[in-house]
Amino acid sequence: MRKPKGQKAETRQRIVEAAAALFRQHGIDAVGVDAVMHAAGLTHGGFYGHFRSKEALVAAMSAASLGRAAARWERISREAPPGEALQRIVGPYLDAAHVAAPERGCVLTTLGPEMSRRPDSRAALTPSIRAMVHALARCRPAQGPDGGLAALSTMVGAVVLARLADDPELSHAFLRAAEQAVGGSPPAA
Amino acid sequence: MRKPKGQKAETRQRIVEAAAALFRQHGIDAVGVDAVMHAAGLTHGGFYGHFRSKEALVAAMSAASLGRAAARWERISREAPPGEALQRIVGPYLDAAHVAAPERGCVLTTLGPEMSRRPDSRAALTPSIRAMVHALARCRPAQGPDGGLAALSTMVGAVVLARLADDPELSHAFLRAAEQAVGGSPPAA
DNA sequence: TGTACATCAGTGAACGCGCGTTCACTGATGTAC
DNA sequence: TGTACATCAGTGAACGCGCGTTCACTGATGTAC
Repeated sequence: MRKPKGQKAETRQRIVEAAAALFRQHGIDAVGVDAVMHAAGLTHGGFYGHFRSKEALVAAMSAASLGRAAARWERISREAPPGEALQRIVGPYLDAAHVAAPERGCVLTTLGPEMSRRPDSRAALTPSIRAMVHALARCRPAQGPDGGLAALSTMVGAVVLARLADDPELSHAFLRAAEQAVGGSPPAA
Repeated sequence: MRKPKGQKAETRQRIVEAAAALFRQHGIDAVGVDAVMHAAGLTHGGFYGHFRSKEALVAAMSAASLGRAAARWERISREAPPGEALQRIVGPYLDAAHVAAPERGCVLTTLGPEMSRRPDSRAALTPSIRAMVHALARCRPAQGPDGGLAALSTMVGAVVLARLADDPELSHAFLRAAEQAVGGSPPAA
């Protein structure tokens, strides 16, 4: 069953992406290697040709998932004027659609505490966290250099709480209040 | 092995408290009923005399753990003047000791995402979340009725991120920035 | 260009293990007389 | 007050199951001639 030249790298990425969705939706410990491989269209035995352990997959998907978000934020913060950039970053983040779709959501909000217990994942995430803080700070020049830290905290906390709240109205209120605090509302407000 | 009259309720509480510490430290799926009962000084078979399932234990410890914190916040916010009350709530929350001791930390920061996937726990937590928001709002009268929502979001997010950051300096910076944003620093600042 | 062989990504059975839950049992305490 | 029995909180063996990981094998593709 040997596959064409660059196929292995592509397969590996398919595994990482399947894992990213399943882990975010159900939690890391609730999803087995078997389920990840099945979602990637493979059988479980082949897993260890791509990763040394399940832990290595978790670290790889952490880095990939948050790294992509961080790169997007940095690009936006560099290319757009501060006010517009802030809106383009904060708007989709503090949105009901983000809350409703954890399987595609920010890993800080879906797996933050779980990853803080896993040294490999923590190490893999920290550079992206720094990048996101930096991007936010660039969008909020009036708030000083620490403005990015507070903004990211508020955004992550609001999405965690919005998912936790059992009442759609309370959930929505967390998002609105956070948007107001961070300053990502459209200029009309 | 029948025990004296009110002992069963006391045993149940010991199980809930053992679970609260172990779940917060290692995650819910990483801790078995066996480990919880052992930590409570019992054998695993007796568990189902106290709870219908592991899920029921998770919901019970959610309600108990956050309920206690919510009651404390409400009491402080009622008894102390706003500025002092805010400091007494926010200070210990946005503290390195809280970040370093997840086994005794706020369940929103240690198990938030995990609990948002468990309907019973979500339902058990929502009233306490409302109470905490209410208490914070009372401590920050200048911020309007939504001030509690943004403050709690910032606090939860900051602790999650402080635990995630692989660098003590970055970790500390999240706490300091959040404290400044929420307004829990001593009046000197 | 055609043939023979080496490579290696992926397969699927098997491993030891710990999980959540059940259940027949134990034995100290509470109760009836 | 003393004795006999009922209660029931807690014990520990057992259950079926799915986990993470290993490994001998397969067979299509790449390579050498």
